[in-house]
Amino acid sequence: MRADAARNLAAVLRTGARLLAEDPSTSMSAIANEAGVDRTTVHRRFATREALLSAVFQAKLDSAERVLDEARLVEAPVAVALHRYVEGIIPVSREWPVDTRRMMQKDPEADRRRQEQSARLDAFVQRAADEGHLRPDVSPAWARAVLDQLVDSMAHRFPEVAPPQAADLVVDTFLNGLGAT
Amino acid sequence: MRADAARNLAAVLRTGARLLAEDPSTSMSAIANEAGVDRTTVHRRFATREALLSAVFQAKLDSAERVLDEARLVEAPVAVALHRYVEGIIPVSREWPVDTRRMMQKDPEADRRRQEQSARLDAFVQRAADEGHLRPDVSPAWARAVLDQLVDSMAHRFPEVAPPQAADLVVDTFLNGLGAT
DNA sequence: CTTAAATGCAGCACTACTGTAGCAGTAATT
DNA sequence: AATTACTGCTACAGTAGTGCTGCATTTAAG
Repeated sequence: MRADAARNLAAVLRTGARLLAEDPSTSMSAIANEAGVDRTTVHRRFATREALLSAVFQAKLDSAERVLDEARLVEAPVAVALHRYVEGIIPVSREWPVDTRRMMQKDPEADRRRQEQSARLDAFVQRAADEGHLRPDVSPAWARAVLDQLVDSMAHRFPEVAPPQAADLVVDTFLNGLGAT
Repeated sequence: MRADAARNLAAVLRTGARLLAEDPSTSMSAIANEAGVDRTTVHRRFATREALLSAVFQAKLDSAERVLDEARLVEAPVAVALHRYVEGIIPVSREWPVDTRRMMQKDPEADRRRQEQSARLDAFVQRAADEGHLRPDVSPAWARAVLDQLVDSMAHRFPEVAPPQAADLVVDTFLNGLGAT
């Protein structure tokens, strides 16, 4: 692939993720326009709108998968893995703000990958519980949901907080809550 | 208004909220169809699609406002008000699952009301902090965001948990986190 | 410099949604 | 039972997005 083509491709994907996050019904014209290319150029690389969406999803899933791998959720100490995961996933969520859970419904392959990654996190939370890092009286499912939402909140409602500090705050809130001792 | 008309109106609003929550670009045809009325019937009461959306928003805002009033966020003890608010707002969020923050962008009046309600909650969180119920080292803005997300998670990812228990879990998680002591 | 890849532009057919209108039939209210 | 509000149905025009094509032009890469 030619260098300019690669640039345009990346621009379309990133712009697409951004606009689709704001409005999932954003038209391909709008994405093309915002990305600085012609509508037909987008159509040349992505035959259908669905194909473009799939590509955006795959890009996000690729980034997320790298984070999951590097966090070493299975081997590393729970506290370490948790922090590494959060610190890594926040920039991914910011770069690809598109809501995967909702939009991947009609893309079976992407949804399957998403579920696989989700299962890895479930397993990690289960391990954290088994090793006594979580309160025994709350379900891992709830812990998992809370972790997801804390990450999302921090990623998108506090975009100015740098990943390391963001991870500190998320992990601290996750484990200790916000009430005064 | 005739009784059957009122029934249909309510059905359209609730169905609209539900379908629009799943897919914000749901067509009026789809909403009408799912609500069991003809498309033109919806058009008779709501001239434009925007008008229908506004009506859904207003319905949700009305319910939420009632909860805010009854929680007595200003006068009641913080712990009491917090629990009452959460227990009340969860059913509202379940009945009107439409995402207000995102979809009200283009409805100035609804967005204004939403911001007013948001400000009331901000003030409450600020009071909780002032009265020493929250850790002094975290910003009220973060506490507010976390509270919102905990409520949303519980409302939609755990729809089978009854409001009282749901509120217990949300408040407990909010104040104490999920880490083992 | 030459070549081939990639793009912008104009155009066209197709589809889906919106918004409106008229009319006959149904159902709630008195 | 009579009235009137309300609904379903059909039809139509207007708009916007999609997907595709051909051609001239630009631009990266050898």
